Amino acid sequence: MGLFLYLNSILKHMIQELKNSYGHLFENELLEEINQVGTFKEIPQDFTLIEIGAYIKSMPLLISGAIKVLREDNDGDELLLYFLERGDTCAMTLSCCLGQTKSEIRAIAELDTKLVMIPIQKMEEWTGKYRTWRNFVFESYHNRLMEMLETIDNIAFMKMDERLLKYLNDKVVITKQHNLQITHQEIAYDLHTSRVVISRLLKSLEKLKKIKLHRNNIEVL
Amino acid sequence: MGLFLYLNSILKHMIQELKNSYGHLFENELLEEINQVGTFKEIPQDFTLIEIGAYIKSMPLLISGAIKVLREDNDGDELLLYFLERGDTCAMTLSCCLGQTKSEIRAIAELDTKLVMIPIQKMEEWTGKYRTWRNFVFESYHNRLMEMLETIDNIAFMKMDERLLKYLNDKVVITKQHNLQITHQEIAYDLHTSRVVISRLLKSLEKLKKIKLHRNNIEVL
DNA sequence: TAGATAATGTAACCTTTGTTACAAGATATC
DNA sequence: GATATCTTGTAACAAAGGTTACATTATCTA
Repeated sequence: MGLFLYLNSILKHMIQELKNSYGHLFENELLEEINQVGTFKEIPQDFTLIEIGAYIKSMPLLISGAIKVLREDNDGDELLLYFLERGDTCAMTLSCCLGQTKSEIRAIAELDTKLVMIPIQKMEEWTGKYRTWRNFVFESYHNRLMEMLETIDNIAFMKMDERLLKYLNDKVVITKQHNLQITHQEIAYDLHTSRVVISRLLKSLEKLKKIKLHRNNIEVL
Repeated sequence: MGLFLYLNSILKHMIQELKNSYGHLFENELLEEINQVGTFKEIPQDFTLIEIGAYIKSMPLLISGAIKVLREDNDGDELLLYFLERGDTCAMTLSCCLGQTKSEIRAIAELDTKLVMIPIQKMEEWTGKYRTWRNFVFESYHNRLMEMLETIDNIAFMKMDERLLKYLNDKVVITKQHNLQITHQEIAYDLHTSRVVISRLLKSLEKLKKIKLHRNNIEVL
């Protein structure tokens, strides 16, 4: 297959992916514009998309996969905020774009992920031009505020054992797998606690028949 | 003074207040529209503006005073999220308006407060019509996301004594007073802990010469 | 296959936070 | 002024979570 045909097939592919994920939200004209200016990217698992303090010049539209969004304090301690999935965009990124400020969060691919990057100038233009885009942006902000509220509920009102169980269940939903490939230390980072605490609580969850523990692997029952 | 002149003076008053608080953001045409459709309200301290679960039909633009925004869990336990001040609007309210959903938060006047209520239909119209309004709405979302991040930092990364001191300092800024009229129990509600814990920590802050304790009154040094 | 490395299990102990109980002072109300 | 209510102080104890230390097991690598 020649280069032209190959590139052509990628582009056809991209507009099809866009229509699958965003066709119900945007009119063809806007999808076409996204297709023109957007850059299609495939991100491997565990790749860092956005680092804290980085300046943001484009915003992602998720096609498939999942991204986890983390907060970090001055001592380098982490806390998982929420996951993004297909049809989501990163409201923090939007926020940073508009304010011309540095990123307050870190974004890491939780799974192999496909997305389209949109230059921020377009995003300004489209909020004036397309009502559907405006609604999408507002809805993204809304969803993110709700996720942040949920995160606050978790850390303010729930004990660590409940948070842990919720974390495992969320992982099952995101990865669509009941067998989670994860170490106790990784969980401890996400929940901002120590490995020993997680091991202790996992053991007690196992005794309650909620999970089964294996090396590098937790089976959620 | 006749009724006409009296009402006239209120209206003149409102457009002046609007210009003072929002003149640097909005063009005269928009200020005039706000003046036409908005309702000026004076809210006494401690009045509940929005209850959890309530449907929202208008959004507030703060002219003066302050509003505290609270989250509550299923057991009725509270947690202070953040304060709103002059020039702010409630992004949660925006969010609820657009999504046609119930309020996820409670809003209570922290001080005597003046504000203008805008019907939500207008807010939709203006996002298409006025770029300045759109930017204001985006910036509100941005600010609220940042406040939520700060709240998450507080509860995830700080110990109760640090949170308490920060709380007192924030109160000083909001009320513009170093003498806070507040009981230990009220602080405990806002920080979602018990009165005994707050009394204990306040005592230790007093020993560190950071505050002075009186009945119904805390002096921040 | 020996040794290194990573992951997990667990005990012992400490700190922080939450709970219960009660005393005492301040203020309001009758 | 007597009594009730509100607010604060404090002790004693319990529970949750964090820390240190070390053993054990699995996996990787030379």
